[in-house]
Order: sequence, then structure tokens, then C-alpha cells
Amino acid sequence: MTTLHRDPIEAAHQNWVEHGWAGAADGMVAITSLMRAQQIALARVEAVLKPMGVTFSRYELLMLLVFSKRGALPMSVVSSRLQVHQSSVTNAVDRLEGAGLVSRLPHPEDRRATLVEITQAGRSLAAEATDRLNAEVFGDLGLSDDDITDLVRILTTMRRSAGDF
Amino acid sequence: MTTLHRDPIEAAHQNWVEHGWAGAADGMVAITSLMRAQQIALARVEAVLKPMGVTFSRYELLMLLVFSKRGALPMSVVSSRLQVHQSSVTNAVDRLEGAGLVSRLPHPEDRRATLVEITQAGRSLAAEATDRLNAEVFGDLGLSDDDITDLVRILTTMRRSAGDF
DNA sequence: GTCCATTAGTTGGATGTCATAGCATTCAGG
DNA sequence: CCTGAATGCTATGACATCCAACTAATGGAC
Repeated sequence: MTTLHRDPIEAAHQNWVEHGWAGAADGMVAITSLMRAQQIALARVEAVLKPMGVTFSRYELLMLLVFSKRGALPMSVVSSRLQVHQSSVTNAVDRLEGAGLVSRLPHPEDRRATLVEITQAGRSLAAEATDRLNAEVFGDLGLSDDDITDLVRILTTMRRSAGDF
Repeated sequence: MTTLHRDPIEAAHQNWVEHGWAGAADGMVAITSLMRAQQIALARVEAVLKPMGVTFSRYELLMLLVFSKRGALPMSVVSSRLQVHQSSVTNAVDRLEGAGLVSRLPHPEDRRATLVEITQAGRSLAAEATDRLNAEVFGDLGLSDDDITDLVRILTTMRRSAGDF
């Protein structure tokens, strides 16, 4: 057995066990791995999107509009679908609107609400960004098909257990 | 088979396939699931830590010091172990120092460097926070032991593939 | 009909991350 | 030695997220 653990997470597991927290060590490692893997994945995605002038959160918002029937949704719907705070949507739409990728429109039936509509430029950029992400990130995660299937299944279990859907 | 898919991620998978991106759909779902699961896990952890006056990133820094032999490490070491930018460490140490949980000390051998040392108050808070996290989060992720094992294995594969360690 | 709770969105403040630039110190090469 | 490259840390700015407070509009209760 090797005593050299280069992986900081494996080292943390050892520390947890040595301090008498063996019962929670696996859960701690799972959470820590999740955080770190997300950090890495996000960095890869952002690296692809940065040259195009958008961030991942703005890309997500664009894709949500692309998949909507009319290319437009109320801010509140965007917020609930993306699972982010209302004010985060306000922020993202401000920037996307400034870049000409979406437009704000008054809701025809509810004067409180605002519709966000994707522009032609927004659709073009979203299509191009998706092609690049599919090719450079989503298509090559460094995992086998079985691992990807298992990963999604386990994370889905975890999300459902937390009441995500 | 149900046609009602409440899970936004499952809905996104359908959209990806319908737009001819079936080849990358599984990878996209994996990344999206990862992002969302991390968001949920972080929220759970922060909810436990918030009443104690610390955030997860500051907690991680404290635990790193707890596990160090002398309870003190150079800023640069903290940065590399936690895998965050130097300036993020400066920020976190500023706040921890303000709360009396760590102290900055001049490095005895290298006047460029600064040691971060955990205080007694820092150790107490870290111990208390760990007990709560172990009990309320790490010990109950809503996953079976086998799922946790598989999750960690897959995420480790992914991290290693990305050159994380 | 009128009043109040709810909903929609924005604004401002706090926190965290990264990138870049700048200052101080260390270390190596000539 | 002495100069230039590399290292350690901090300051500033750009983004994203959340929360709390505030404005505006809707809609139900009476």
C-alpha cells in the first residue's frame, strides 16, 4: 500500500478517519469530490465560452430561451427553471441585453412581468457555443459511458433526495 | 413510461436529443447534474455553517490548518492545497483574521512569505462546525454506501483525467 | 368596490472566484 | 557581487450568487 497520497481529497479522508470521524469520512469525501469536480468542469466550460463573450450562466439562460416555444419567457420562469435567485436573472439579462443577445419585452397580460426574448444574434451565438461545448467538453469527459450513466443516476438520486424535483 | 418529466435536467436531455446532439447529450447531462448537485450540497453545508459565522471556504481553510502539524501554513501552501487563487486566500484570511480565528505571522525564514496560524478560537469553532457537518450533512447524503463509493470513484477518475492530481 | 397579501422585478450590499498588476524578497547566472 | 528572473502576497476590477428592502401590479376577501 502506498503511503504517498498526492490527492488532497484522499489525504483529507485519512485525516477524518484519524480524528475519529470515520463514520462521516465517506460523506465528507463525496461532498469534497463533488465540489472539486464541479470547479474543474466549470473551468473547462468557461474556457470554451470566454472567447465568445459569454459565461456559463448566461449560456444556460440563452439555451433555455432557445428551447422555449416562442423564444421568450418571463423572468420568473427563467429563475425557477435555472434554479437561481431572481436578482441573478436580472443581472444576467442586463448583460445579455447589453450584448444584444436578448431583449426585454413587457408581458402582454401581466404588467408586473417582463418577458426575455432571445434575438437572432443570441440564437447564432447559442448554436455556435453549443457546437463548441459538445465537441470540446460534453463529448469528452474522460469517463466511460458506463461511468457517465452511473454518475448521472447517483447525482439524480441525490438531487431528488434533496427535493430538487 | 411517463411522459411528464419534472426534472429540468431530464428535459434538457430530451431537448439535446431532439436538436440532433444525441452524441453529446449524456455528457451535457452529466455536467449539468454535477453543477446542480454541487449547488445543492453547498447550500446544505452553508446552511449549517452560517449560524456559526463562517462560510464553507473559510471552514476548509480552518480544517487545513487543524490538520497541519504546527497549526500554521504559508499562504502559498494554503492556496495550492485548497486549489484556489492566491487572492482568494488573501480574502479568506482577511475575514478569518478579523473574526479572531487565525493570525498572520511573518515567515521566520522567508520575509516574502506569511504564515497563517489557527487560534484557539479557530480550533474550537472548527471542531464544533465539523461535528455539526458530520451529523447534519456528511452523514446523510441520501445515498447508499455503494452509491457514495461509486460516486467518489467516478469523480476521482474525472479529476485525475483533468490533471487534478 | 376597497384593502391587503402575494407576486414580479430591480437595486444595493455582502461574499466568493478569478485575472491582472504591482511591490517586496529571494535566488541564480555571469 | 549584481542584475534579472522567479516567487509570495496584496490591491483592484469583473462576475456570479444570495439576501433584504423597495416599487409596482395583481387578485382575493369582505
